[in-house]
Amino acid sequence: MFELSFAEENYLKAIYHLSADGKRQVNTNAIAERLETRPASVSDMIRKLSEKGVVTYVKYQGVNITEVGKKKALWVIRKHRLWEVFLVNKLNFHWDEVHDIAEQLEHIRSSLLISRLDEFLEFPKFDPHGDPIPNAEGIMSSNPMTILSELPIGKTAELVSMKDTGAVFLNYLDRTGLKIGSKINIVDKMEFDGSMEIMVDQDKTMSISKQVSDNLLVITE
Amino acid sequence: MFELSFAEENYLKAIYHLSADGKRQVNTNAIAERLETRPASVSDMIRKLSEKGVVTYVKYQGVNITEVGKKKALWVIRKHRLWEVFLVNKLNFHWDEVHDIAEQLEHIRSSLLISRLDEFLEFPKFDPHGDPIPNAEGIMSSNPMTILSELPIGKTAELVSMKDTGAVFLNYLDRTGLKIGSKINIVDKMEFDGSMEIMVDQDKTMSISKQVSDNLLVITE
DNA sequence: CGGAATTTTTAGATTAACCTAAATTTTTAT
DNA sequence: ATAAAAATTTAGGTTAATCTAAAAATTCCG
Repeated sequence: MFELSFAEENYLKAIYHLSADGKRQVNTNAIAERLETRPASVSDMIRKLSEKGVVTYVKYQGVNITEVGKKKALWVIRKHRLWEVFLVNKLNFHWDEVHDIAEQLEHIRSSLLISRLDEFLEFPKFDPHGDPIPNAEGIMSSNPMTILSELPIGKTAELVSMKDTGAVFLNYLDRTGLKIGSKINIVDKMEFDGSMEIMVDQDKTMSISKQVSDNLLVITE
Repeated sequence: MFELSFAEENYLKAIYHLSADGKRQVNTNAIAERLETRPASVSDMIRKLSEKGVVTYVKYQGVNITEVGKKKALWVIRKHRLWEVFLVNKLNFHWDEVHDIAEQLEHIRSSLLISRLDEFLEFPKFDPHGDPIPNAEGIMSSNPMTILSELPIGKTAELVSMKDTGAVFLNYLDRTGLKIGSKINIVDKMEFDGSMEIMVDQDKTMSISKQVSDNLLVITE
């Protein structure tokens, strides 16, 4: 397997994201804008990427990412998102502080490193922004997120994001120990006020109000 | 503060290591050999580094690293060694597998990341090879390492390296939970066979034979 | 439809980091 | 001390990734 330079990886990632929005053709200007480069630079790079077989390209008609290209892009995205989980869950960064550091870490080359990191983080499926993490084969969960308060008693779910991202709410969560990746088991629900009794990470139970469970986004397995 | 490119950081690190062996002048060929580049490339880069003030340089007479250069080099070395500790202590890499990955990680730019990592690793003073980790000011422990078996009852020491690095011994250590960075308190020593009772990380006590304590290199605080 | 506007590509430069080959300086050894 | 050997620098070139300016293709719309 050939290797891409940092710059090539960044272009490919941009093209992947721009084409993930349903659209097939990705245009030069869009790539240039996203990467803060000039369209002329994009033209050059696209030619190079198409020679490497990671995109197909007809002059003046935009780019399409190939299957090989998609796989490469997803591998970089996997690394990026796993490092974000590391930064937030282990180094106590806030989810909105981690992007720039992860942009650097995503280019580190070592698949063993990534599989060890994945294991260390306990195989998270979503990053701290709630975006799904591709697995080693490039497949990512397309499970829809649901609101915790809507689930019935007995369901097990994984916390993947918060609706309210204000400091007050996040601070509350900090104190409860609830965080992205926590496994939540719904032990009981109180009819009269909508509060629920949950078990977190098969470890400790707690009671949370409806106001809280309305703001927790989860996926069920 | 100006920033150095990855290549510049690598040159500076090489020059630092080559001049750390007591010698003042570092010669071009030595740098080229260490970095696996050609002497001509080294000449180019040295000119650039001296323009930036991180080395001083008289044509045909070798390089000297400046105080600013030393500080920059030590910062890269600090990052390298902290990442090595992370890889070994947290991701279960073996100490002889981590160099290449740390060579990449050492260039990640974020001092906040490094201070958080340092804290997460509980402020290690030595890397998995037993080399001292510079602190944020570029100062590193020059405490001599001693052999655990030579210390008296009551001493507290930090495990920094092993003399025997064979698989059998390392495997034994794995099972005891002893690892680089462990804090060892000498509770008792048995005269008749030289074995000792130790408390590890103020947590669990165990008995180790003289053969074992002869192979553990520690520093006392 | 056909010109104007927009998008994209090409042409030609620049910078960083390397290289080889040749020139120059220093060191070594007889 | 001086010629040969070794070390170092210079000269000139390459590649990757960028840029600006200009040319070419496509799209939009009156």
